[in-house]
Amino acid sequence: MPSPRPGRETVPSIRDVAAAAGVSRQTVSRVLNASPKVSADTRRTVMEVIERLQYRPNRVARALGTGRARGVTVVTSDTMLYGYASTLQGIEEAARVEGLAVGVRVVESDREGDVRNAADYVSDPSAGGVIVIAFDAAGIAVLHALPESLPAAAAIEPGVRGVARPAICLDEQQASAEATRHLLALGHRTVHHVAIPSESEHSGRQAGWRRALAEAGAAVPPVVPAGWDVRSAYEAGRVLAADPGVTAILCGNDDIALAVRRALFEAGKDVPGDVSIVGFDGVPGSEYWTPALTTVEMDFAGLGRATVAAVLAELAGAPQPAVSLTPPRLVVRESTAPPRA
Amino acid sequence: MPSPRPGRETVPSIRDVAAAAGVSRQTVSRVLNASPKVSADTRRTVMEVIERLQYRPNRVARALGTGRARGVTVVTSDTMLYGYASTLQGIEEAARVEGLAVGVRVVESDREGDVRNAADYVSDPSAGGVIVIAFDAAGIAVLHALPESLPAAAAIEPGVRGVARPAICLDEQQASAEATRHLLALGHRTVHHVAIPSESEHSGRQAGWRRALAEAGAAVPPVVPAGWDVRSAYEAGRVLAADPGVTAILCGNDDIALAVRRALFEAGKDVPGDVSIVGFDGVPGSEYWTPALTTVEMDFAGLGRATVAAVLAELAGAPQPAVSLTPPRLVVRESTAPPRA
DNA sequence: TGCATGCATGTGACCGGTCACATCCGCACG
DNA sequence: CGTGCGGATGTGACCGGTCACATGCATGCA
Repeated sequence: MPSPRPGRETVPSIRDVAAAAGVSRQTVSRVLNASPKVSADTRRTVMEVIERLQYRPNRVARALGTGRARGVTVVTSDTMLYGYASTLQGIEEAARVEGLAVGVRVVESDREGDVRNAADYVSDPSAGGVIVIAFDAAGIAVLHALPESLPAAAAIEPGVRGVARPAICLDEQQASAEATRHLLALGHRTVHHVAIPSESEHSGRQAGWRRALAEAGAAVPPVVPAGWDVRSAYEAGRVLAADPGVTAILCGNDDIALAVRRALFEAGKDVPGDVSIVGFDGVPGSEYWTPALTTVEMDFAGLGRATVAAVLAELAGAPQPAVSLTPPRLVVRESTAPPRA
Repeated sequence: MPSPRPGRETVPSIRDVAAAAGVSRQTVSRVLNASPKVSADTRRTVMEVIERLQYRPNRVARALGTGRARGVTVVTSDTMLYGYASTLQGIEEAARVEGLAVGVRVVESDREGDVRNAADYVSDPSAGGVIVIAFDAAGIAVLHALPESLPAAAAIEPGVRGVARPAICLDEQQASAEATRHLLALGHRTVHHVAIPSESEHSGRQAGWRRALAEAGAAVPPVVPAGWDVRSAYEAGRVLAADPGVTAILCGNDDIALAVRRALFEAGKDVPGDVSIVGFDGVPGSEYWTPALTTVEMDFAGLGRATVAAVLAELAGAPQPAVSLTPPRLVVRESTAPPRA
């Protein structure tokens, strides 16, 4: 018995299986890949040997042979913010079901050249298919830096143009308009908006809000911009809290809603008594806030799953499958009410 | 010029670089791996060619050659809960700095046999080093199912015994005791505790709380258990909210604090007027709650970074480095106050 | 009976690195 | 001047799969 290189494991290889089953390695390979050109008898024999030897195919060797790993690598600028984390979770889940390995590469939006590095990173065959979470400028930059030939797909915000890749988004505009109409219907004269950073002037959230106001003939107040950090949202909230004309606020996401609510609280304003607020995303726990947050639930996990289907199609060279996503949906809770008489 | 297999990219390989630089592939390999046995001249020449050809080493081929990928795979039962997500973030960051690829494998705690599957998954050389986030039973089960020979490390909760791996934890006991003493010092007769699921009776959070109560001669009320879901925490909160003897609650984490605060709110109890609450973890945004949450800040990201250092040491066969972690720290905010007279 | 057809299977090369070992060279030393 | 030695470099095998193509054999049809 030949002893392996010291430090090397003695796991069975495809050749061991072939020898034990009395067939060639290629036949074992065919069985592993569910090729139809194997007789039922042979298949059974090989499977038995595989089971007996506890053989597991080596993903690295397979990737080297085929030229690309069977997996996906997610490129994102963040892993903790709810939208990103939730999309990532959906991707992981779908990938696992498909037997794909999952990799993560965070691109530092504020580090010079990291977009290039990230693109290089995923160009390696070990990355497999690429999924870019492109909810922000960094993500979109990566999308553009990707070599043409890479199998890739993206999760994007609605309204972004010029992405030469299968790109999937949630239709936020409808729900955003609905949220705005909900506030208007309660009797608010208009609705203010604290926006998340957006790559598109006509992003779904902002566009829906604008549309609903216009359709109702309500004034369209200037958008108050906020960053991804809670602090900036708090500052935005302070500005609005100081304005007695503000009675309803549509927040770009739930983190912003949290900070705005805090600013309102500090200004002595009751929610929803003095000011109504609506969030966006539906973070877990928002129903346990005090008051429970009226918000727009977003199916980021479904979005993530859809991107996996998309890269899988790219990988197979198949046409993009038609995916039906759960549309965003307004959930009315306690943070919205009619304005004070 | 030989045309590559159709569908294959024509990226330069190490042999192309070797030929262009007039050296052998092994010499190029040495340059890539920063081997000292290369003359300065040769190194420079090779580097120039690499730059000119835009050569990038193939991670798959390298992994096949060495027997293990240069990367880490994180095994976890969750990616969204703050502690898990934050640890994962720390791992990703440290790994990226070290030039390691990062993979993720979620193990479904409630799916039969998935612990086995996860262990199989990371046994593949493409997984590289393994980091198990073992804050729960699923993680610990994976830890035990891992083949002896795998380079692995774990992030665990304090107090867990019998883990035959480099395992790192945050010393929560100290901070937990401090939080309890803080409440006692405010004048509360005792402190109730809603606990997260724990693998150890003597987990840091619970042990610290017990110790501080004992040292102060205060009664030790029965622990109210909660799950990882907010709902169960809410139910726990309802029970405590109905009990007029409860004036201070130490919550196992901030999600629990959120739900308990909600239950208190529904019972008409003011925080901190009627009941003081303390959270654990320091989730982002907890300072913007109303009232701002007194909580114990945990450096999960640092914990994650430390596990990377640990696997790296395992991989290199080096002794475990001594890591100094930022200890958990009580942050007093608005949710704690003296009991009503 | 001759030969094209198709299915099941096997063979050698290859993917792109690394490993172990061999070789070459210059220099110090006896 | 022969020899030993160590640094720089090269060579062939190998990692464990897959690919393209060849082969063997039974069947169908003229």
